[in-house]
Amino acid sequence: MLLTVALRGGGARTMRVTAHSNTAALLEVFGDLRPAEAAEVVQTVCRMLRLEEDLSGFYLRAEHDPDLSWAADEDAGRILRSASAFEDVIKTICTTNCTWSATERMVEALVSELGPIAPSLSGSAPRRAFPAASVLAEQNEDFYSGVMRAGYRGQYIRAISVAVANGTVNLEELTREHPAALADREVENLLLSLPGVGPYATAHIMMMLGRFSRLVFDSWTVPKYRNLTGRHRITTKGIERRFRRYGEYAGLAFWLYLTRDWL
DNA sequence: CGTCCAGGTCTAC
DNA sequence: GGTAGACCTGGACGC
Repeated sequence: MLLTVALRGGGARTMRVTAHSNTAALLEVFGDLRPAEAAEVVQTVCRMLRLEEDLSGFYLRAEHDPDLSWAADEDAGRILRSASAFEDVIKTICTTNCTWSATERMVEALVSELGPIAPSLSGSAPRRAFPAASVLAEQNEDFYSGVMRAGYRGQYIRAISVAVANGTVNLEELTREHPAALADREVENLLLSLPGVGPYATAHIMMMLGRFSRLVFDSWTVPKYRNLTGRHRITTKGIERRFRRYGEYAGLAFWLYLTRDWL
């Protein structure tokens, strides 16, 4: 696949990513790249593909579950995520209370209007990465309503971008592997305190942070679970009970159970 | 053309 | 603590 990632010093690079295994990939970057930038690109792609995520605890439990042993066999579960926690938070807000096509349109507007541009091979269209928080922070209401057409989400996105840009909130330190590793409950409370981020968005963002304890319940996952199991009256409490045996990996187990037919 | 609602959240009871 | 209404947008549907 083609990936375009931003560089800290400005600009961006596009690359072709070829899977070697579930934990290794080949990167062919278009355009020049200084050593420090190369390291940055590798780090970003590692995050996106979760090449270094340790899922052994999950596989240990999945082995004994006929519904999910396939995941252990295939070393599945490295759900693709964005280049940063900030990007995952903004994108998640863009999934709330709207259709998937609206989500795509809102994110596309952010990237095509504000994203840093990457040099491309001659003949191919220029590509952009997701814009930095500081860039989103300086946009006015006209951009969010008139260009992005985010509706009431605009003020949420702007407020979070300002908080991240001025250092009030540090989303990147919320990842499971970060040295300052907080407990899931602390991360949950912090995310819930963000404007526009409720229970659904919190559970989803935590999955993106490598924290799989919470199940993502929304108007797609719950009906999908009911259809797969034939248990049309089961509630979220019942679903949580079904996956409780997975402990800190309950959310991952639920998600893989729902999306097996995607593979 | 009006109503409903989609991979919800916030505010006000 | 639990729940009804409002909320931007736009596509799907019924009339």
